[in-house]
Amino acid sequence: MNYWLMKSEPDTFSIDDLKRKKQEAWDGVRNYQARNFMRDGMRPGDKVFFYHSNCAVPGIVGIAKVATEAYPDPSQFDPKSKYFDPGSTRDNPRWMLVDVKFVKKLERTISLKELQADPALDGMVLLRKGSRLSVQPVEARHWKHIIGLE
DNA sequence: GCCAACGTTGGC
DNA sequence: GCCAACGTTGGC
Repeated sequence: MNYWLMKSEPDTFSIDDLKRKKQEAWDGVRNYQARNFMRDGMRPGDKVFFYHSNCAVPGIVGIAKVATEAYPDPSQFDPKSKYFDPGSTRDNPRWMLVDVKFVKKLERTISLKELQADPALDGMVLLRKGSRLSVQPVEARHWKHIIGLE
């Protein structure tokens, strides 16, 4: 089993939204590296940190799990969607996604600030300078350490 | 709202 | 293939 971290802007889709909907297709990822992690790395049952970005207190707010194998992101074919990609075809879809299932909301937000200050988390992709990846792997040792912080 | 870092596009 | 211009991400 692998561990992951997925970013979402709470104004767009928050941990509370996932809690209410229980499961959600993680659409709109338009970065090849992030796509590759979903397509090639994720398997149903993998665990995911749900991260709030671009907000007052960015940080890890919950836990989810991968619910499906990767499949084509429907929004790429929808001309009305802001994620529409005219360069992608149904025969050869460019963008893939997985469904993500709610597991729990953390008792508290484990803030980016707190993660940055923790020497045990040195090397985390999230903490690398300039890192903008919205879907990224988490090492097992980092996962276990962060779980212990809640 | 600012801006640094990064990714993509397209002319050459 | 290079690289300038542009668009996006996301912390602050």
